[in-house]
Amino acid sequence: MTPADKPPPVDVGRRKRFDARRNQQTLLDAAAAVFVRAGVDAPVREIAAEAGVGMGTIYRHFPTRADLVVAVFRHQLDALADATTTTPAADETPYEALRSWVARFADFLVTKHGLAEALHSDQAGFERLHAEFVDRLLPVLDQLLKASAAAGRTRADIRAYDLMLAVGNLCIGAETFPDYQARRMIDLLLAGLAQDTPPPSGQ
Amino acid sequence: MTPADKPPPVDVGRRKRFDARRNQQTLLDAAAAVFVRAGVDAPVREIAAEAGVGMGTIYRHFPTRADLVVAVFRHQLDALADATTTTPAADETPYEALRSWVARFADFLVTKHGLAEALHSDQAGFERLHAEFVDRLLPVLDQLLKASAAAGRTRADIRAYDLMLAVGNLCIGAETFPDYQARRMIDLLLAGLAQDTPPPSGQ
DNA sequence: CTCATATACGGAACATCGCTCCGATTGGCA
DNA sequence: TGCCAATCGGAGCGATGTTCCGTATATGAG
Repeated sequence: MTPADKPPPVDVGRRKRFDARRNQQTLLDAAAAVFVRAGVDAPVREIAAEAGVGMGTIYRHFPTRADLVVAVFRHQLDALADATTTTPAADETPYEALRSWVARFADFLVTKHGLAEALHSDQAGFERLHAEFVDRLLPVLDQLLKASAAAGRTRADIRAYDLMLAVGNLCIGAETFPDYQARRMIDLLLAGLAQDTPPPSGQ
Repeated sequence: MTPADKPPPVDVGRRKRFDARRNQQTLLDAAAAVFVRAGVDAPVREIAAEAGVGMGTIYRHFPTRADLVVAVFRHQLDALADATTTTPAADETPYEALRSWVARFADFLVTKHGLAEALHSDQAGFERLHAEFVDRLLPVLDQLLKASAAAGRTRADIRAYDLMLAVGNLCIGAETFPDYQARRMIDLLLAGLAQDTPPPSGQ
């Protein structure tokens, strides 16, 4: 093995002690379980207890609470980010694609207790969570939005960033206040986004 | 004085010691000042320090943080609640009245640092804040909404409660994330609320 | 197999919250 | 003036996120 064979360009975590990698996975599983039953605001101590490790172990693997949250939901984030690639535009119009993606995004946020709230919290450390979501999902939504606008189906003067935060915001309180129908309000927002004008060039 | 002369039906606070009433006002002023410069999440201790009183004094007058917040903003809440009475429908259509009230509501939330966030927080004690807002403002919004729907200008299948929480939610992050244009998204929501159908009987 | 050491672990400790409690203080009345 | 209940002040409690450091252990060399 020449030294150039494996010059760690990014230390992905392969070069760690065995128990370290095992504990990292244990922590992810424990955190996922606790998040489901106690929300993403669950105390760090509770996650540590669930995983059967000490506080120090958590903070070595995930420097801040937000990092742990991001790590737990990363694969679901990936799924949302791959959406366009997976279903570019088979049998649905760009507008329908936009709608269904937003619906999946909303489902994701509503399902995870307190995720939507945390996303917009100004609590120290949670900007990371916000940034992660924006980085991963904004390009996808932007593409969907532009496609729909290009088809003349939706307004072209709405920025993906605003829409993404708005949808995220509308999900807040969906479970705290059972009477609040977040999805209905998201539909209302999307209705406002739609244009009466049929495709300008197509007709 | 017959015992029936002043049987405190509701002790409005007139029957208190002088220093007590003075401190209550001092606290309201101090809290208002601190809220402006540090947001509604400012530590209670900081408000106590600003007012130059001890912790006990705060909690005697306002049993919980949320009560203090409510008290500070009560007169602004009153102004929003009186809106319809003040301006029933002079020179504007019911839809315009609805739009301008929502705009004032949004301005109120955006201006106060963190108020929108606090409104939807599931933190213990903040349900009071939520309840106060709903109790005071829901009737007003409901009336505006029904009037606009009756004029055929807006959809009739949207509940005032949902709309109120939605508008409140859309205000979240307006100052935490400077790029986010909350008012634009509120306009989008209201656009979705509007109906294409012109006033069926009026025109 | 033994041992040395870098690595990872555990949990006590710290700072910061909201909120409670109780002894000290003081306003208001006879 | 003097009493007493109402009020005040701030130490204290429990919870939380995060840091620190002494201890335990995985792992590669001999």
